[in-house]
Amino acid sequence: MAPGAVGKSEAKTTVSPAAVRDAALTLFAERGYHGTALSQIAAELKIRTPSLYNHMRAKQDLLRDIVADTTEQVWADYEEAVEGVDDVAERLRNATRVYALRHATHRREALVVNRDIASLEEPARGNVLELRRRHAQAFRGLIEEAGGVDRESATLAAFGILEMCVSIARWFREDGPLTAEEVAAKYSEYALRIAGLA
Amino acid sequence: MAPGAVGKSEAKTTVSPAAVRDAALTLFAERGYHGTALSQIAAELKIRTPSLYNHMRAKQDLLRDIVADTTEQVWADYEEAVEGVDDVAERLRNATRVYALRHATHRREALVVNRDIASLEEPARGNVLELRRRHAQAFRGLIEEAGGVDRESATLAAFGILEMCVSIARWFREDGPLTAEEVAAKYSEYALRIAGLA
DNA sequence: CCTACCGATCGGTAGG
DNA sequence: CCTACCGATCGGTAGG
Repeated sequence: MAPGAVGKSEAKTTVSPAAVRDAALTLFAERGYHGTALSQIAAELKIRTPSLYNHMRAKQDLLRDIVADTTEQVWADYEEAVEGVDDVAERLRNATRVYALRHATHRREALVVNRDIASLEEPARGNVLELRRRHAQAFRGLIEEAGGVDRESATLAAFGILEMCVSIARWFREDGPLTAEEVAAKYSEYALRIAGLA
Repeated sequence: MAPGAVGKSEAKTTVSPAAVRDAALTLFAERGYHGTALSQIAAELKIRTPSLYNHMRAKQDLLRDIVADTTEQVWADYEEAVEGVDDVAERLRNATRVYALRHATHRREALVVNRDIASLEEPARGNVLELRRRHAQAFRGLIEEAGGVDRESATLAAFGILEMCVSIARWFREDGPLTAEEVAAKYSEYALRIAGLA
């Protein structure tokens, strides 16, 4: 490499794997996985489509990483939220609060997870569904244990609470009248009411 | 037409516009609009792709009809549910009940409306969003009028209630432990709790 | 209802 | 990071 021979080799690395993933996240959230072309992701980053392959392996991998990471973080949030909390109503409040909070602070991720799971190939899809099932079961367990509603209703209440939180990703705005924390506090209060504890 | 000359002309009309729409509805609900190819709809009906055009004009028209009709029916449900009901809590209960009920009895339509609205072209998209906004505003109005929560929370509660109902389309099973009517009754009870009326 | 076919675009590769 | 290019598939049309 002769010094100063080619100026081109110096102005590089404007794009990174993280930047590709972020652009994909924005577009998948807006138009869905199948509604987004790699050419659109490339255009967002101001490069040509084939150049994307310096930062990723396949379009499907982008979806898999987004969905798998998000689902794992949701479960980690849950475990941390209930850890060491004795009162079961308080565990339910905390678990709902962090779930609601994540849907306000990570709107794009939530939209993709809830919209494009069908576009995810196996085995990733199975793994994600299993982890989601575990999360929903944990909620149902909390509601049952709290004893505010009968056993049949606990499943119904769990779904209602979880999906109500998911919906936050659809309407929450950072510049809106309420902060993410305020919305999360309200919704965890709604959760207690649905579970017959308030 | 000589009698008995060609047997072919008798065994026709197995496929109709309604059949095409129904097949599209099932596949759009499963894989999304962009995730569904016309060739898959044709295969479902056991015909070739070009034959679809005897029963429709374009793929986009299938989506528009499904989404527009469903949204109009949701609004009609709402108007009928509150008509002539004096007590505002009872209006909220009825409005929630019919909304929840529709999401249990018309799962495919609900999934498509809530997932593929971004794939809908103008002006249909704008019309649908306007009607949905009117429906959400009406709910917020009921909650405000009922006076169980402060004005700020009414918007939050309205979103929570509506999206909780929408979620029914994602988990309800006809052969499950509860009927559509039972689920709708439960969820309209949750709505009153969220609105601070129970 | 079909076969034959259209231009456009898709995700991805070769080879620098 | 690019140009050039690949086979496959898309929605849709022509013409019976």
